Amino acid sequence: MIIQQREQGRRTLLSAIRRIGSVARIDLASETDISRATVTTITAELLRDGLIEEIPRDTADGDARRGRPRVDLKIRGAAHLIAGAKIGDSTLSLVLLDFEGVQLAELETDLAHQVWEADTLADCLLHNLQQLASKADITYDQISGVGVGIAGIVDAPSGVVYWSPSLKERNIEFCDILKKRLNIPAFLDNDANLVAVAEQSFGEGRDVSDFIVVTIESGVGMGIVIGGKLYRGTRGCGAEFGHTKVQLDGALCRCGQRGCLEAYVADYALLREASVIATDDRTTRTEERIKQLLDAARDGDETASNIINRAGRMFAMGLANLVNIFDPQLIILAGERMQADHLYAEGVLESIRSSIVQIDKSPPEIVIHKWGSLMWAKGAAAYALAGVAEIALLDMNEHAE
Amino acid sequence: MIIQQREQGRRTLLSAIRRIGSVARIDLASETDISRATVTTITAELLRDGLIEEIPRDTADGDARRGRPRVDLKIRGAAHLIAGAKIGDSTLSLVLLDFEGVQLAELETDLAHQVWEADTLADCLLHNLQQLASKADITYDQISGVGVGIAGIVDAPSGVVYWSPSLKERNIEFCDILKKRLNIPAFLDNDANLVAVAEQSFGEGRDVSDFIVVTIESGVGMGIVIGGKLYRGTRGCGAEFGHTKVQLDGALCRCGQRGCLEAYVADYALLREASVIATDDRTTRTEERIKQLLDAARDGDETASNIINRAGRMFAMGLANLVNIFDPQLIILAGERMQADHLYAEGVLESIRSSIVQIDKSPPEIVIHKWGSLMWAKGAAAYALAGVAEIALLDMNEHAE
DNA sequence: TGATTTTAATTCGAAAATCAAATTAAATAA
DNA sequence: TTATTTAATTTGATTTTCGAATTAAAATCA
Repeated sequence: MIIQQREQGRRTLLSAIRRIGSVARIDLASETDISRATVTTITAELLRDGLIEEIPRDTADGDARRGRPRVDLKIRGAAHLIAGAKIGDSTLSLVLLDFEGVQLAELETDLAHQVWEADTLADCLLHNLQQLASKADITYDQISGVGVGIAGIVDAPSGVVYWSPSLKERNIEFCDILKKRLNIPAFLDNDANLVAVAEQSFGEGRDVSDFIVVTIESGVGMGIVIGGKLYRGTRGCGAEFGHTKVQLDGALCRCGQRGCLEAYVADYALLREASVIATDDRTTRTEERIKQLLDAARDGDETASNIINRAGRMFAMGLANLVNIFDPQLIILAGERMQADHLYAEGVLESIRSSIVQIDKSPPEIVIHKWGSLMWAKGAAAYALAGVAEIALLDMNEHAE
Repeated sequence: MIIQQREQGRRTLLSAIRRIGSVARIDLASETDISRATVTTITAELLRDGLIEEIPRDTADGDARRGRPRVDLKIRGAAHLIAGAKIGDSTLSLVLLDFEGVQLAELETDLAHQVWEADTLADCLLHNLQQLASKADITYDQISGVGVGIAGIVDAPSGVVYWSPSLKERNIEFCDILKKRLNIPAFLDNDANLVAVAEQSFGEGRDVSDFIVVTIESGVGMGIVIGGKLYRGTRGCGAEFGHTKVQLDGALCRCGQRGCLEAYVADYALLREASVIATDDRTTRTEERIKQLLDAARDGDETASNIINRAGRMFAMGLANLVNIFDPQLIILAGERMQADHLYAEGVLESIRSSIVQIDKSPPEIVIHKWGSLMWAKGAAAYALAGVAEIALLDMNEHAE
């Protein structure tokens, strides 16, 4: 019942160590404004519980300073194993990280279905997590927690999936199902949010407190980080960038509404228009058709250029609106597919800059960050990692001696 | 140098008392999870410093409970006097509040200019604050702080006005100028942000942690509250709802860009279109012309209806985008002018609801909150009030005995 | 090589803050 | 008037943090 005040200090120090990477006690003290005495006390507890470890002095260092040498502390990777999963259209991506965030194993498999019963999907996930474990030479029950990213509308705090292209039913308490089936702590969120977590943990957002991540996959997703925290909206359906309207009574979107950004920039939107071009062969598969369209545009085909350009301008408009509303420090355009290249072209970025409210201060930075499909899974793992760290800290209150 | 931990408790209790209004110590304890012993200790300090006061038992109460009666605590209004000012196009609105938020006096005067030198404006403000003081039978130096709201792009933390329709120059450190000239703590912010503060303190946002306020004056403004805190963006130019784009290469806006929401819904935008109607008399003044346009639309004039309807649909589109991005609990459409009525019509609200991402959960509430011009000033005062309370709490650390 | 200097980390005693339990205060009910 | 009930305060113990003193571990100097 007693509120452990010590908890505060432990949290501050553990996250400072994670943020800095490897740091001596005396620097921790100045960094966190906690006295050296208390830093010693608290880090001793964290060491005892195995959450951090001392780094053996680097003998061959040239720093030749007088006095007692600093002893660096870092997160102890072996403290916990964390898995992350991204449930995609047709593939399942998995990674295994240690408590330090180091990747120990990865796994990518084709999925049997695109749309699943919740229970079956949980079974599939369990099976592949076990595969992942054996690939990393550990047993499944050594995994302390798993993060799962799924497309759709997810209320992370309650673990409810209101809708997902991967699930047959709506309004599923999918996180509960996962926890029961997987038998370990599970953390579920929208996949775009997890990209934001990935960028915050491993990517471009490491030292930025307010940023926005935009992802382009089959749809357009967004994650918002405000004050160093993921902002999820109150019902779990915020950050629906792809369904912001860029044209009154505009093009028809998959969601049934008109004028959504997605209805101008997504694959299916481009192909809908491409179908009027004579050379477009509607029997080839999506990716190939997109490639042909882009090639045609690059080769100067007017109609193709027109299609691509409009997509770019719509995208720029939507993004400029985000800037005008949020005024973030940084915008990360993240993606794994080359298809998004035309949206990340310099002309588009310039168009964004010219559409935001102008003041005598440099505009937000826009960076393009390309990565493979595993980044989604790594974001999921990073999300779980935070959850597991939280559990570990709370545990320390219980068995304090 | 010692970090006073007590400060945390004082802050928690003071804000709990402010939030609840009048509350017994035992309820404070359960509300804040601070023990009864500590509540007694801390409230004794707050009483000693005059920030709160005990409410004399209501003798004629029918609550006839056994036992020692509760003694309610409340904020002590007399602790501080706070002024708030809104610098408008042509008028200056001032209010004087006590520390409890009770209004003691108000003042509204015509301004000599629309566009000012910063120093002259500060002089004008000083003069009128002195008038306000005398109106309330107090001396100017009894005022503990003043909040000032100004239209334009303001970076509140630094006190810099990047641009304002009320100031001749750009990039003015206006808050510093105010502090020096007024000789009391001054707090400056964008006027739309202060409406958000007003709603949070006195209005519809009192018990809501995530909401958006949209205001329509001559331009379109917005304030964002996330997690109970005003979100200002990183450079101070976020929340520029009026300059979000609703049409690619659309109507020309005052800001020089095209397709801004403001260019469709502001007075000048409506009149630009109205000028093509035969009956429109361009020599009459703005307000009268707007009224005639709205009347014509109501009487079935097709062109007039068309103008008004488009404005409403654009407004709905912009607002739906806000919902899709933020997913707030509540949207407050705030305004003092009847002119905005057509934008707050049921048809427009319905259009918003149908343009947001649909899930099996009720959509965010939209409320319309009309108020007089003083609400702006009250918001400014509420902002200053928080600042003064903060100063008072920090002071307690200094002269602790 | 051994003493000195320098810097980091730890230990120790004091001060501060919080809490549970005991006590006191102030009312109603019997 | 006395017992009962509930709120608020006081008390003593515990926890937590800190500054200062001490110890530890290195480089430098004599």
